[in-house]
Amino acid sequence: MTELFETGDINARSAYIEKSFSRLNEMQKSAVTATEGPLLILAGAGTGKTTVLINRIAMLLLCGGAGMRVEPWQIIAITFTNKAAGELKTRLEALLGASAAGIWAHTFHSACVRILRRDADRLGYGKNFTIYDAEDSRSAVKKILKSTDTDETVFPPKSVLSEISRAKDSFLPAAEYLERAEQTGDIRKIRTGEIYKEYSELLKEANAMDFDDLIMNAVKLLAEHEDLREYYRNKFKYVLVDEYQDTNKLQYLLACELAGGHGNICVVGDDDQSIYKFRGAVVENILNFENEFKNARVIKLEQNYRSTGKILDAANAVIGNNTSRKGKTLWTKQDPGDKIVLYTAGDENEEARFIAAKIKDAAASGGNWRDNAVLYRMNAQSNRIEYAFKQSGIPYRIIGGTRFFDRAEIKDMLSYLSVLQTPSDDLRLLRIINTPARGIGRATIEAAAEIAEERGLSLFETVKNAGEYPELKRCAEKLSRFTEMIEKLAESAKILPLDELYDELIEKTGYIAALDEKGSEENKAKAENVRELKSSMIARKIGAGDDSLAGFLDEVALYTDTDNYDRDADCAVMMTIHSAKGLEFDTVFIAGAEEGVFPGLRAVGEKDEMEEERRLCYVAMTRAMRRLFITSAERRTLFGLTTANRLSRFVEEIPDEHIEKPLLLSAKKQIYEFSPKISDKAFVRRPARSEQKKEILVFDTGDRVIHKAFGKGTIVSMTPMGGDSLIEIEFDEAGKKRLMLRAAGENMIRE
DNA sequence: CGCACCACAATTTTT
DNA sequence: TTGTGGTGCG
Repeated sequence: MTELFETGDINARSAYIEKSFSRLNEMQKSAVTATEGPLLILAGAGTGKTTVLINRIAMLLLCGGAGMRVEPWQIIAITFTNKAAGELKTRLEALLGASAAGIWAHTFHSACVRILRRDADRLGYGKNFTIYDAEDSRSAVKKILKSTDTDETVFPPKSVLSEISRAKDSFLPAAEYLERAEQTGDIRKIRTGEIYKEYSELLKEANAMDFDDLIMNAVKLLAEHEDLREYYRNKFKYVLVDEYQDTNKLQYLLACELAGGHGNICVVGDDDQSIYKFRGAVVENILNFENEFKNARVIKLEQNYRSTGKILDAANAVIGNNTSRKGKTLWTKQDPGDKIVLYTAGDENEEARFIAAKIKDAAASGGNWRDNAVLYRMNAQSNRIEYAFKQSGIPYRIIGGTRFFDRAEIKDMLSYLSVLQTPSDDLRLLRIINTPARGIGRATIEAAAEIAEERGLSLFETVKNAGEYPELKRCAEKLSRFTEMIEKLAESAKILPLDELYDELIEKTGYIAALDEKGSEENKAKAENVRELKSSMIARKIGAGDDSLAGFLDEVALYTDTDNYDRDADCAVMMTIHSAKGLEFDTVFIAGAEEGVFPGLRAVGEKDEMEEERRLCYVAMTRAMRRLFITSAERRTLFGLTTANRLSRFVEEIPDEHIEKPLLLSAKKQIYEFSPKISDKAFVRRPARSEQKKEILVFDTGDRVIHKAFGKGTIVSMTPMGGDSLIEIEFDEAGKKRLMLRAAGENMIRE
């Protein structure tokens, strides 16, 4: 294909462009063909952003840029998620074949790792540095707090870490941060600065970098070393950044450094989908792009290929209430489609059952489970929905929560592997030195740590020569047995393929054996996970053709669970709105549309926060292709507290012609207050809409039920009472009980 | 040394 | 309400 460039035949080339880009709309075409200079592509949700990116790269490779041939290795495309980077790579390979392999398609973090692996020694790190994840960082801070007798309640590790993170984002190293803190005289800041300094030293000694360090050090490397800066600037003629609205200051700096030579920077993003301010994302990066880069072109993609008209109009209306935005209006050639449906339930349980019932209905008429997604603001909301799904037999998956690679047993194994590479990593060593138990107790470890501290040695070195220290004499044999094992394994690491090394590791450490010893269900699952890790290694060997320990650890360190979201599994999906960004579903449920939940309590009265919540709402709505349900509850119990929340303002912002509200809240309330004798059924739990599956949603006199605590029984009577119902149940075993339905319903199902 | 119990906190989390 | 992490006891 590259011959096309060689021939220089303009007609042939434009014929190719014509053919290959015929599926693109006009705006997409101009976004693809404007290869030179700074370009901002404002791509609304579902406007074919990835397609544009792919075609743009293909265009560069096939037709060159500015009359010059472009090589794959001259292009770098940076994304945020591994998934996005992987998708880019896969699609490019499909389009361009082997030549795609040379393109740098990376996440910010993995691109930085690649840069740092090459030259980290210039910053005083070993090239085989370890990557610390959030948990590692946390234990590092905790360790420092403990060793300096700092009260954790006064300096919570979490806030210390976010302060450190913010400092790094501002490109402020510990020494400078501390200096500035001292100037202000703010004792708290000074203390934080001291912790920051110790934290940096601890990581440096362990030859480790945290997530922020990866970016900061890459920027530092380029900023401080002209030869490297020139190397990358010359190398990368074309820099592309995806999800630009989510970049933080450091990432912006990195992009600038890389694109500083040729000035061909193309950023793609949507200011309306900026939802990571709390992680340091700076919307201004995208809002000010035209000021930062002179002669920047801006192309808006507004034609949406995902959703029906009403969904888009509703989303446009909601986001239109934000002021800090460039302004876009999504449109589609598709039909207007159905109205959005609002359902206000009595409480979160009924809300969950409504969602479950709707999904069952859809499945009954031939739909796939996987076409349904339930999105919520907080993970805490997922519980009731999960319960309802279980009750209705809906197969489901929850995205988020504990990641596979965050499980204790997996982190143990990874720590072993990491220590083989970097024995001086005290933090990781501490994790495994007595896991599984090998009789190295707390006292021994503390003594060793003290010696190490005094002599400026790593823990591993100290423990290795335990015989030399009287304090460790008693345990010396156990300790050296441990270090010998590690050293032997480290030798094996040099010669064995990764998966075989792993077998040996399991064998020598006796990890699985120790789990099997107390063969509880939990331990069986853990052992299974430990074995499962091996398949990740093999998969990597086959997939990426990489069999190196270092490569595996890198990938795993930068891995997240959303990467592993399997769209083929036929399950309904539940996740937070944040996790849903970039995904699409036929039917979407947005649960918890209440003031105080969504928008969250903290955003009420805060303009910027509220705008971010509104963007979140926009993201949620634009996930839906065909059907969108928004649900709320009149009363919601969250963290043990029951509150009555008003309907979310975002729902009120949707024009009436696009949303179906079954019954006005006030009207509903009147029914409750003035006609409590509508029936002796538990009207509290009855759905407002007649099409509900009553048998799931209400209990009635005479029903057979199973109660969590009292077992099987029959409902004898039900009396409406104060917005709830008093029910009497004759239990087979436990006798007659009087219960309030709202409470009992939680623990009770139909037999 | 391991387990059990209690206190405590709780938006969101691409890496 | 739920999960997690730290402490103290057996």
